[in-house]
Amino acid sequence: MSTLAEGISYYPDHFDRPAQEALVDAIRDVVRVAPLFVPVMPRTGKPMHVRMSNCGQLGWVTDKDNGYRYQPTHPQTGRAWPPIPPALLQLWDDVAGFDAPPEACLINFYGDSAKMGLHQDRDEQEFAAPVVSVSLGDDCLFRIGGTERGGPTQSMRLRSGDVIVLGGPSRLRYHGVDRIYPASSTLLKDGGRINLTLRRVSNASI
DNA sequence: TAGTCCCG
DNA sequence: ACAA
Repeated sequence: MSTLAEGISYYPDHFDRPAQEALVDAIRDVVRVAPLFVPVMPRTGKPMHVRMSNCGQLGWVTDKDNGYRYQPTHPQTGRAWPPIPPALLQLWDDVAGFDAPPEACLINFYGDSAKMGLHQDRDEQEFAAPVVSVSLGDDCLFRIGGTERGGPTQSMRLRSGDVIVLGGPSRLRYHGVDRIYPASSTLLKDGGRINLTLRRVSNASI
């Protein structure tokens, strides 16, 4: 583990290849029940570049009318999200430093040309809990800034199996994905990148 | 403002 | 910077 800044822990290659393959298998099982959908932005209705699903008691969703939110069911099927795979609950125990378990695991799939603009993860009630992020598949250029728009940013290449934790004073830092490096990994047969984001949504105490 | 466009 |  290396500390990139106060509250940012970076675990390069935390998951070895067999563990990555097992995670992909687990996510495939999730997506069979909770199919990937294209999220759209509030008000404008503009589609995001990623395709998305969730597992856990709550999932992050967005649409034109109701905006960003967490809800217990898939927006298209109405079914409950599948449970978070045990390996990811174990990861949280290993790196989060937070007693209560994660409630949401957002699954973002990036195609070759997908990007994600700088944003804050701020739709949770519990900012004391960190955000834990897992990269699988193709490399990406990840960018992280400060807690306000327009500040200086830093870029780094994230690789398959990497884990990054944003907590403490870095919990609300802006971050995004500027580009995918197509065919940089052989993990996913059809290419692309999967990002898994574990979050605590509700307040852990009382 | 989790996107897109345009400029230096 | 945008425009809801």
